[in-house]
Amino acid sequence: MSLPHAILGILGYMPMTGYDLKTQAFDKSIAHFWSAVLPQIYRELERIEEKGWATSSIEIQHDRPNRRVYSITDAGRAEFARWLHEFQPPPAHREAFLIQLFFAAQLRSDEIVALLEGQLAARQEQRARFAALESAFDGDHPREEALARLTLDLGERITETYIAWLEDAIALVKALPS
Amino acid sequence: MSLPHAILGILGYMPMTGYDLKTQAFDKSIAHFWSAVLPQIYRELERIEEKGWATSSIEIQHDRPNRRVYSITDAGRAEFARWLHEFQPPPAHREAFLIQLFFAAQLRSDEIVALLEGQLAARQEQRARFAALESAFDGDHPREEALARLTLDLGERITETYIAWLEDAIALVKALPS
DNA sequence: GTAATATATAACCAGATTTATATGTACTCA
DNA sequence: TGAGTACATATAAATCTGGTTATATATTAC
Repeated sequence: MSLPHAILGILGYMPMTGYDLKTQAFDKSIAHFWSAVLPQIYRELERIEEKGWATSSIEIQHDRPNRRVYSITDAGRAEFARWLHEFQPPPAHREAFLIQLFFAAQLRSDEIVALLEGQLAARQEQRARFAALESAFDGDHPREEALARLTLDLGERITETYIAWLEDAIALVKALPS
Repeated sequence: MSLPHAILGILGYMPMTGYDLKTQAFDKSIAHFWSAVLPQIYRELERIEEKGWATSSIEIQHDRPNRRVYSITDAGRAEFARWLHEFQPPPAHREAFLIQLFFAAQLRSDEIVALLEGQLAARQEQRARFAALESAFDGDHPREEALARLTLDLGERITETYIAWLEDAIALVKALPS
C-alpha cells in the first residue's frame, strides 16, 4: 500500500528508471525505513503507469542496455499529495527473536545470553551503518534535509534503544537463577 | 517462517484450539511482538499437523460448537528446540509514516505537525495499552516471567523512544523556516 | 575468458490480510 | 414473542505484498 507512494515521492523530484530507483533511492536514502527488491519495483512501476500516475519512455543508449524512464504525471502528483495527509497507523511489531526470548525458559541461561549477544552484534552493525550514512547531506535544500535527518535520527534512536535493552537483558539473564 | 514456531511455543505449555490460541495467547501475551489473524492460525495449525509437529482431536461440546484441540508431539518439541537456537536477523524497519515525513517538504509546517501529532497520539495509546498489560503476571514461574517481562520492557522502551522523538520532531518542525 | 556493472522482466512462492460463510447458544431490546 | 446481536468455533477463497530465482543483453575491467 505504501510502496507505490514511496516511488511517487521519489519520481516527484526527478524522472527515473526502475534500476535508478533501486540503486540510487531505495538502497541509499530510504533503506532505513522502507526497502524493496528490484522485481517489486518494476512490477509497481507497471501498476503506477496503468493507473496513469506516471508515463514511461524508452531512452536509447549505445554503450549500455536501453533504459525505461518513468516520469510522474499531474494525476500522480495529485494522488501523492492526497496520500501525504492520510493517517498511517504504526506498523505491528513482528520480531522472530522476541518469540525465541519469550519461550526461552527451557534453555540454559548461557544459551539465552548467546541469543542476546547475537542480536547485540547485529544492532551494533546497524549502528555503524547509520553512522556511515550520516555524512550524505548536500545542504542545498534545508527543508528536505531537515526531514531526512529526522527519519535518520529516529532510526538511530531505535537502534540505541535496542542496544541498551540488550545490554541490560544480558546482565539480567546472567543473574537469573536457573 | 516464525508463526508456526510461535504456535509450537504456546502448545508446549498446553494443548489448545485455534480459537484459544488467538484469543488467549496471541491477543493477550504476545500481541506486542507477533500478531496473527484467525484464518492464518487455522491454516498454520493444519500445516503443523501435516508435518507431524502436533496432533488434533475433536472435543465434543454440547453447549457450544465442538472444538479441535491441538497437542504438540515429540517431533514438534524437537523442532521447536532446534529453532530456539537459530539466529533471527532483525526485521527490516518498514513504516509508511516515515515515507510521508521524508517527502513532506511540500507540505506547510502546520500540516507536518498535524501528521506528527497523529503519530504521537497513536503511540500514547500504545503506551497506555502496555501499562494495562503490566499487571498480568502470575509469579508462579519466575524464569518464564522474567523473560516475558523482558519482551514487554522492550516494547515499552521503543514506545517511549517514539514519543520522545515525536515531541522533539514537533518542536523542530515548528521552528523550521517555511 | 571471467567477472562485474547496467538494465529489464518473468515466473513462482510464501506470508499476511480481508471477506465470507456456517452453526449453536445466550442475551438483549422492542 | 420474535428479531437481532454477540460470542464461541471453524474454515474457504481471494487478494495483496514481499521475496527468490532465473533469464537476457551489452559493455567494461581484470
